[in-house]
Amino acid sequence: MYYRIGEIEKNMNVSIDTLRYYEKIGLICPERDEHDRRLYSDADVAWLEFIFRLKATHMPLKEIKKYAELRKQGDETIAKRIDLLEEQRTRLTQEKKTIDACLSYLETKITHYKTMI
Amino acid sequence: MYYRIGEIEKNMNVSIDTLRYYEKIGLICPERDEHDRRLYSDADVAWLEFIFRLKATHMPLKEIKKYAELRKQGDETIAKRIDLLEEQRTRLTQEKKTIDACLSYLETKITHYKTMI
DNA sequence: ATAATAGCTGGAGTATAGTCCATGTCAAGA
DNA sequence: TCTTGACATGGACTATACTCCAGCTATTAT
Repeated sequence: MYYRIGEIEKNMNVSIDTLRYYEKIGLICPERDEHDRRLYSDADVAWLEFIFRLKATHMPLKEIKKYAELRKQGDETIAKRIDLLEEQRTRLTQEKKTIDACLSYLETKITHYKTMI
Repeated sequence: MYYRIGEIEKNMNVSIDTLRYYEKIGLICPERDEHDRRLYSDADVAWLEFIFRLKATHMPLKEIKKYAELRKQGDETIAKRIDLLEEQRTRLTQEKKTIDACLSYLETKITHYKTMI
């Protein structure tokens, strides 16, 4: 199945401008129909979902792009992609620790403030 | 104790430019000595530590500034500050869930790629 | 006395990630 | 046929968070 940019916008909650921007920086390259309109495949949709997941965890587009470049080069880059994914896993594990540290700091502060009122 | 901007830079691993920028946007207002040089108090240092903790969890400076404004207004704003801190606690709890979702997505992808090589 | 060091200000410049706009094409319905 | 809607492009603009620079003052070391 193929989807036009307006459908992607509606179904994936992302603006047309953002989709075109991602294409401009080389994150995604949808096909085109005979009138040059973008056609996003199911694979493109899956890739977009992945991008949004990475973005939701604050991965910069530059990093995501590294992964995109490897995808474009085909199956010989699978090992490198695993490396990137494992790095990201490490970062996220670290990020959880940072959040936990902040949470316990917040607890302390909230408790302290509550004694003041 | 008071610290000059260069000491803060070294000890808190933050650039002088960033410290001046934070002052410009009203996040922190250190005292000045007779030559107009910034003097950061222990309270300022504690506040900077708090800022960095919030920043480490991706809170935008605008949000941090809301809290800064309440601090400036004194003890009548404690209840409001508790509200902000509790909101942030909620966000961070949510963020951990997002990270966990991304982590399990990464696991799946890594496992899948490993079957391919 | 001079030079290096540390600080000041105002303002310009940068990177990231979009967002908006003018203008134009194409297809389908009234 | 004409208008509406969906899409296209190129380029300007925006917000966030710094970062850098020119030009100045004050303190400290030699």
